Amino acid sequence: MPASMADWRSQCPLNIALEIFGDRWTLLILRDLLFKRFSTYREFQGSGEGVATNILADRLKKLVEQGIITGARSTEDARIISYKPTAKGLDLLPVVVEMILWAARYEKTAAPPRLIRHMSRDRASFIAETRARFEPDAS
Amino acid sequence: MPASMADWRSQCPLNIALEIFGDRWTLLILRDLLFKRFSTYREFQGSGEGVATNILADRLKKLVEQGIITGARSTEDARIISYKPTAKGLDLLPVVVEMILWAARYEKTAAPPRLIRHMSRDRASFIAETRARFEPDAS
DNA sequence: TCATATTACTTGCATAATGCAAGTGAGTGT
DNA sequence: ACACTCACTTGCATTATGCAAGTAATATGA
Repeated sequence: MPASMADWRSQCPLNIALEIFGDRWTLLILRDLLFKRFSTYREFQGSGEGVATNILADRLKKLVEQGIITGARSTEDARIISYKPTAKGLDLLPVVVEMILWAARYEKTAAPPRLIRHMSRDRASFIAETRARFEPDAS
Repeated sequence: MPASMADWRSQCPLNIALEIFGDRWTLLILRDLLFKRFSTYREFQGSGEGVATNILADRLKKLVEQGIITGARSTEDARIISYKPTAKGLDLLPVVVEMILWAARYEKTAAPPRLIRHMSRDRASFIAETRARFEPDAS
């Protein structure tokens, strides 16, 4: 069936996807945003993975430009910028979930087995649950 | 529920996955292997995306080391090495499919709409169909 | 059989991306 | 006013990628 797939070249959706989040940091930032519910630069920074400050700033900027997250200055403390996922960002959950499940299956990871089992048995509801926690303000 | 998710650090499955295929080329090579059914260095090379020869050699080597593909010298023409996906490699199909669907939905791509519709409506059978074409020799 | 091709790479070097330490400027708390 | 926090920049070292050319092993044709 995928005979027409042979001539995709650089407009191939996979290539486009890789241009947007095919690097070492972008999806880790998104993981912190979606699962750990981080929302500030400082939180992402102290996440434990050890992102360089300039890289973090660059990736946040690009994610905002791509419409995957939004960044809004807090009304309570004007120093703080609060980042949130957009609908486009939340729709990356299936990608992230499949990546996590693959790694948990084939590599030694620190993933809690119960969580993996839940994710694996019912991807749709796991994603729906995660998504639900952002519903009120998902752009 | 993901409260235990907060302390994943570098053993986080997402981070592990990114260390394995979180670069600009690895998944493109896998796409050619899985969808275009390419199997030789020369085919990957002429794929149109324009991989540098040293990068291609490096990625093929790493994919073999990771057990995602195998490389076997052809019995008919000993110059040719034929690469094939392993079960671990075939299990990356869900990841690739979700990435393709996300990009096709949010970005301008050259993806044939009929194919995307098929992929999207029934991911499982699309994956099964693709997988079936490798069944006889999927390590 | 012996020059010519072909396949799968290496190698060397230029350029771009990433990593690290230190610094900046707006905003806050006291 | 002063120290402090937050979200970044900046400059420079290191690493990864990109490009052109070269090489070894095998095959092909006269």
